[in-house]
Amino acid sequence: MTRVLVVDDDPRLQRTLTIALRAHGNEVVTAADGRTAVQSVTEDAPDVVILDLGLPDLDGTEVLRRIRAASVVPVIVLSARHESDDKIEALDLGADDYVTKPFGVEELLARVRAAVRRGGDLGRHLGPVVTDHFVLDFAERRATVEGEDVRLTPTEWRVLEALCREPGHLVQQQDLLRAVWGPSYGRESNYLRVYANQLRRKLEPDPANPRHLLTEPGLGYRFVP
Amino acid sequence: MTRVLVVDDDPRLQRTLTIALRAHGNEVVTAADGRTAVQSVTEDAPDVVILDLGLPDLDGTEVLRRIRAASVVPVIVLSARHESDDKIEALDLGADDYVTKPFGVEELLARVRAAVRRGGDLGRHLGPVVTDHFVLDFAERRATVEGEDVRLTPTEWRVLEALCREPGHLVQQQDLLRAVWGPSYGRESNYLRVYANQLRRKLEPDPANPRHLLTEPGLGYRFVP
DNA sequence: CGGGCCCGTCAAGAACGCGTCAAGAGCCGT
DNA sequence: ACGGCTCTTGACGCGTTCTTGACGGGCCCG
Repeated sequence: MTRVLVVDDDPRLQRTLTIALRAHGNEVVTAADGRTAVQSVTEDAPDVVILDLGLPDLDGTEVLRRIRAASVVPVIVLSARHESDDKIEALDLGADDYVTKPFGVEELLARVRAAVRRGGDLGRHLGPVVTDHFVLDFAERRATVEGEDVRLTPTEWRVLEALCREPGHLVQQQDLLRAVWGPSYGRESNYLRVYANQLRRKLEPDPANPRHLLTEPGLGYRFVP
Repeated sequence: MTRVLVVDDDPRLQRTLTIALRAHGNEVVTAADGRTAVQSVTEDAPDVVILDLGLPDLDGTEVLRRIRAASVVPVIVLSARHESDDKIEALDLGADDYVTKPFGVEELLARVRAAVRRGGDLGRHLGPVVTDHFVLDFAERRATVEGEDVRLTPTEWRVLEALCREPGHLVQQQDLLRAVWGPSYGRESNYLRVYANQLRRKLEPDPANPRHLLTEPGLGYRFVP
């Protein structure tokens, strides 16, 4: 089941697209303005985004820029204009495809399929992460420490997932915050400290001397298997 | 061999579809009115239903509703009208696809294939599920707890079935809702909570401390034998 | 030695999700 | 038409999780 985010301020078009997409076995979430759209990208993790330029609150290219700042999800841009200027600009900003209105629904569906196929596995779950001390199975949401099942909260899972996507690499505080709490959380609050603490208590053999969930002072955190 | 139920009161169209479907290696059963159709869904367990709205005995949407009450089988709706109102209503009621007359037979065949593919093995019956405390026989619709027969309602069976298809695995709320209530139920309501509760009362040795039907907060449910 | 800065730790209130109950509607067979 | 059974829906309490503020300690720098 592929999840499609439809961003359009025209309720009729939104509805039409939603129905057509659902009829072809997709899951659909919608947004009517740019800010909601960006938020949905991070929170709902769609497999593909259909983005109408010309939203009420933000310039279309700005929305695209923000989506790209938050995710690499494929974006198909809709636009009323025929001029290729927009098209070029949109594609430069990272749109994956471009459809001008009016368009046939079938055409759009075909492009959605194509985009999803190309988009590959970024929305997909991580494989299990194994260390000498614990095992994390993201698909099943199962954590095992020394053979014992350990219960992790949803937010703890999201933090871990963001870290484990780049095993051994530094993840900056800002990126981590955005990945877990959404794009508007650029500024540090206690979040990371609290959850790093929590996770170390649950997973590390000696929480005071972490061996897997490491702090890079002033920068961010790093997960090493 | 996929089994297709064709519901149409026009004998000519019925005949045309039957021939076309058989020619492509399908098994075909037919119904000419709504009541027969609903009965056939439960008795013949088709892999997909082609349903013409505008039947003599029942309103089209009513037929669809009843089919949905009995099964999650994919339904492709046929309609003479072009107005999208009907279309929207049908899809909201859980139709999986919608074809307006006139249509090409090839197109319909393609949609049948697509629906079956999406539907996957949902129509197939599960083998019996046995735990130390109860036995579930899905084929016979018979549940036994400590040797005593227990009555489960149709919806309870469907919830159990969706869970038992992936024993030991997490089934997300959204997937569960869709599997039981149809494709248009993406959003959480009380459904799952109510039925999880009901099932635990009927099946679990200690409903307050479930051992088989487990909650994964914020995510979904998991059945462990 | 003193002062920031940043991180880890803790605790309390708010917000959320789940289990539970019960009332009402719809469908069925009698 | 009536009564029973399901399904649907809202309300409520409770436990868990999230959020937020406060405090202390280590480290670097002046």
